Amino acid sequence: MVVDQNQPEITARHYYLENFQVLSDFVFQHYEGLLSPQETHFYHTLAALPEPAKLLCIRLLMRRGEYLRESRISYPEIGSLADALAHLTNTGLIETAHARNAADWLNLFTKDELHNITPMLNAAYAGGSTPDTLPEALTHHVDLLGDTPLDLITRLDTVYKISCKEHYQVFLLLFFGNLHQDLTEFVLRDLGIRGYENYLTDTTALPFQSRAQLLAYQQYYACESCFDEAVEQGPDALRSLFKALPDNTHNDPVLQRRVHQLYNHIARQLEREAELTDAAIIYQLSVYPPARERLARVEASRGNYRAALDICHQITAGPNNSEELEFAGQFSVKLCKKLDVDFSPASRYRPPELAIDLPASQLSVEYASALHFARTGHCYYVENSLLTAVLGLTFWDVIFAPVKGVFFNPFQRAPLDFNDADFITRRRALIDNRLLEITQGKLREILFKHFYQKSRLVNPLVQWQSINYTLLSLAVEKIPADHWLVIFDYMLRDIKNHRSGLPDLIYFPNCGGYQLLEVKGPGDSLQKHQRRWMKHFSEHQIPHALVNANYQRVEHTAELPALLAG
DNA sequence: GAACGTCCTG
DNA sequence: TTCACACCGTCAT
DNA sequence: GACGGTGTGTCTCAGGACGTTCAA
Ligand SMILES: [Mn+2]
Ligand SMILES: [Mn+2]
Repeated sequence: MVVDQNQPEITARHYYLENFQVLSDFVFQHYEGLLSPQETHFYHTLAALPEPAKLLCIRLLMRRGEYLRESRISYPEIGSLADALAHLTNTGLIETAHARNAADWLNLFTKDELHNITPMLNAAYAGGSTPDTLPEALTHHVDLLGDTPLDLITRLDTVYKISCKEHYQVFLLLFFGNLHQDLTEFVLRDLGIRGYENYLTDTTALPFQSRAQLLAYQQYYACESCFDEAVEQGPDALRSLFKALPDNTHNDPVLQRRVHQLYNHIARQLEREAELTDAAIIYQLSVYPPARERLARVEASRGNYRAALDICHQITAGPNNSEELEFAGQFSVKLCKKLDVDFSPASRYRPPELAIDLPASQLSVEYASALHFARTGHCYYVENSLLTAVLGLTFWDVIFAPVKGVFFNPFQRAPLDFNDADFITRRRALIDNRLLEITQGKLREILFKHFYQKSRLVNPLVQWQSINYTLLSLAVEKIPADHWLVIFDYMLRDIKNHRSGLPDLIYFPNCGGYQLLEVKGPGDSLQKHQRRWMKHFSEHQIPHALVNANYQRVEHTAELPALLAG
């Protein structure tokens, strides 16, 4: 008997029903107190449906739009579609779409269909008719036979509104803690496509504590989806978007980060619109970087050098990250010049440099440089992927340690507090223990234990496709333990900000040792965080250099005809 | 009619 | 659709 | 060289069915 290994594993017949029930039962069991009467009713109504109707409802909920055409619904496992649809409409879980919302569902019809129905509808639809005038155009204009455009469309197909979708969204938000994951997570897991670490989930400390908090999340997501539109519409739209954001984040660090991040985006856009007063007001409300940096710049550009300098002093006294700290130092110098105050500028680190000449090719300058160094050893273009992966593998069990309240569903790529400043402090003992083990020479053992045991599982620091045994093995062989400690220490200080800016290449010369090389072609120079990494390297004798590559990239637009002609 | 994007599926 | 990085133009020095 | 805006490469689970757009 031949078994096709590529054939996805057959899941249960009604896999999506089982998945939905796991999700909705969890939410109902743990969050019943947070649900509105309508949401509770949705749960019970759906549960009480006969199986075919239940299956259909979940199918419809899994689809993208809030509106659907009946002709686009076809599920062999559901016997009578008409019966199932009747159940759903009778219970109010779905309803036929109304002309007044035509702007939301008219695009379910193809251009051809709309064009064929009536030229006047076509004119109304394509010719810039607003959502307000569209329903009127649909129902008031009449053709020679007395039919309105709506009549003609209705004859073409029935459109349903999945009215229980808003309640389903609440269930998704409560279960996943966000709105970008859904039931496909279950499927991908069961098909073996995406694997999550089997961490311990803690249902006694769930992220949502009150309905107000839940509503604030929804409010945030509604605003976030409006941002692009507000940018196009201008300052007034941005201001009302700001006002529409929740002002209470209910002691939820995740929600606060998201809201304040959006504050920053709104204020930044107001800066571009030269609305500096409002930008400053909003920046002042934000705790999240780079709010203080932007605020200092805004104050300075308005001539308030004193205020700007005060902000810089505040940053220096309590920086949120290395970027802020460096900014405050450099900007203080500029401000002090304006204010005629003495201030000693900090000299910036200059890494050792070496220059190489490369033959022109189609490769990127990084790959071309890697080839150059590969002549005298092994060289990999790794950027951030190698060192972050080694950190993620080495500290795998620390990252997924069962800290209270950080794991609440089986589909998390990281603990809830992974990007928080206190991620380290809450795991201090585990981290110190692991660092001690590294000093005892156990790095290779721990690294490869996790490399094999956790292969392909999701880890916020590990991109599996960019690492392999050979590379990891070379790295742990050539980079001494005390260097790893220095690298890990710096990354762990601020994982979110210190997981990038690492040099392009890692070079293992035939003569032994290793070197981290940042390649710069003509017209490029070190970014700030790249320089900070190199400064850290130099303070701890980690071999590094800036490679100035004299290189001309050849476009590979030489098409076949051109080649034949030439 | 190819190329591309979106949606749906397990 | 995300992120990190390179690249490019502009401005002040 | 500082700064801001923009482009690029790399990820997405993979594959099929559509609809839309655009170049020949
Ligand atoms: Mn790079
Ligand atoms: Mn580089």
